Amino acid sequence: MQEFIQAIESAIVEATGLEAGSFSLEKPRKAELGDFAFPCFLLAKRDKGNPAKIAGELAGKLNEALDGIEAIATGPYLNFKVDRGDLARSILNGVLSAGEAYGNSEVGQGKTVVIDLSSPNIAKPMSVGHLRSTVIGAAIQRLHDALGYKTVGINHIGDWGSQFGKLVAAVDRWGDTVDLEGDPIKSLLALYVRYHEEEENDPVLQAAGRAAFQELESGVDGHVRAVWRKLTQLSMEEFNRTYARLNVSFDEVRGEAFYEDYLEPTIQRIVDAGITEESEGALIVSLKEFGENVPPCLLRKSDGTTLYATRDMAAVFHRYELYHFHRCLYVVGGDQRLHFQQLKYVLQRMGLDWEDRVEHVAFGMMRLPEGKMSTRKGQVVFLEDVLDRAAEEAGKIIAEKNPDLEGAAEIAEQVGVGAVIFNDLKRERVKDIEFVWSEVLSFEGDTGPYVQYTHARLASILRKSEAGALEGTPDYAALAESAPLLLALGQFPGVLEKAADRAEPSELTQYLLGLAREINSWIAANRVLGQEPGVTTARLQLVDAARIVLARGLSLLGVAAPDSM
RNA sequence: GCGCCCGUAGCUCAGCUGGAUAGAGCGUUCGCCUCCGGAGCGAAAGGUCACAGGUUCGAAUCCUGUCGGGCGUACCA
Repeated sequence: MQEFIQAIESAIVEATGLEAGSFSLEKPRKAELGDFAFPCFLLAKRDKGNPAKIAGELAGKLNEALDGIEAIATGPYLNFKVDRGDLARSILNGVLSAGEAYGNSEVGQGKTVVIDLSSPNIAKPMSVGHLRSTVIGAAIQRLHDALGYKTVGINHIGDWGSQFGKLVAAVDRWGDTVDLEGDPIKSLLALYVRYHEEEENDPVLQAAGRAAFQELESGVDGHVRAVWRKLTQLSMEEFNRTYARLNVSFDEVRGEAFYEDYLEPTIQRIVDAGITEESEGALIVSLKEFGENVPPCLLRKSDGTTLYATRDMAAVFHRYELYHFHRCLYVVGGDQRLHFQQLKYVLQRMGLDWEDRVEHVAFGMMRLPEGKMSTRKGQVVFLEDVLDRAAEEAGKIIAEKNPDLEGAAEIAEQVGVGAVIFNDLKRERVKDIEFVWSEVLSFEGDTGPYVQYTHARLASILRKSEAGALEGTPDYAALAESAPLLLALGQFPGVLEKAADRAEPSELTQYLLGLAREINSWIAANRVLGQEPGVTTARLQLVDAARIVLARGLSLLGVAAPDSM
């Protein structure tokens, strides 16, 4: 498809003297108008003329220059229509020869992208809120992989901080009242909740919590550390089960504890940069120069321990030194905007020119109809339950519509989990999501299962076709009416680039929904099997190409594409 | 108070580096399984693009202000 765009653009450059790259072609309002559009307003401004008249004159010139592409003036627009046979040949050959690699490119060659994703907290169950970071981050990583970047997905586990002192204190006090080994996460959650209920009126408990964290940070490998290690191990075992279901893996799983040995050197480095100061007993970096009300970045509390910001500073230095990243993406909720802004401000004050490669990929909150989720208040929906219920619903539908399906249980899991993932990636990531069961469990309309179903239908047609039908001589003219679908397939590579650049997986989900809609209409109107051999071959090629793009798109999102369901 | 994010159909959302009559899904109503999968297809109804100014030949899109919602605002993460 790129070849047509280039041909048109260079013909326009030739005919008008506009600079290449100073304009770009648009998609016509309606498919009947043409395949590509060039609005003539810019030219009208430059030449102080009437845009409609200019379009008319230009059409004449371009029709002489272009071969196999017709230029049609429609009012102030100049629309281009590629010869139907050429369009089908070019796009289908492009997709079919690349196969599963269609859409991949080399634009990221030699560049490294570090992605910080998921980052659950030890000792707390994963809620549907953690789903967002995991699923968005993993999709962004796969998109960059497809574009040739070297990617490093890091799961920055929340395994450090004062709450672990509290947790150790709670385990010490009440550990034998819960079943830590049998059901670790729920037990730890219960202890965590109990600690917060009782600490307010119990200074001894408060002191025990603080002391435990101080011991943890001091590096002493004693009782506190042993308990902490146990909690971490038990939690990770549970998390890994969920990651397996979501089909997500990480290149590095590094808790904040990993940066323990880097904390002092990091603080020293920032002190050496001459930008720190003492304030109210704490070590801070003032950020007043970025705004009167920008709060300072705290590196060390008055009691000597470090903070979240200290550990993130250590992590970003470590990552830069290790990878010299081209981008470092933090897939973290929008409620932490200020934190990442401060981190970037500190880097800026240090005069580090790679500061702008650090990006906070913020996403909206997941909330319940009754309000904000809160683990402590028990106002949460656990991810495991959502996945279970979705798979169960999918299983029921399969039992009803396709009772003889082989491997039904596995496919129910793929459809159920796929629905959950797709639903999360469907809208722009900055938007808050209200968690509504009926929406998550919906498998019709703009949903993952709709796209999966479309894929399965195409796979079914291919299965039923005669051997060799795909390799016959295609009659591409028979696809004259299929231009919108062909053009949609041609857009796929561009969609991947845009989605990766913007770190916005919804670019891809929205594209796939549109493509699936286009395909379903097309199937209803064009019978594939049992036509003239040339016609069947051409349509079968289109079916195969569409199937490839849907499968590839879904896999980039982390959603399975079963051949039947 | 201050800062940031969001505001498009009854609901959930596309469209936002300005361009042709603002598009989907859900829900509602009406059609379509002697024909490759009805988790589908076709059609109808539904909009002062929060409001008010401004920039422009042209604004849902850019700028300013107002309102509404969310998040954050130094020793939690």
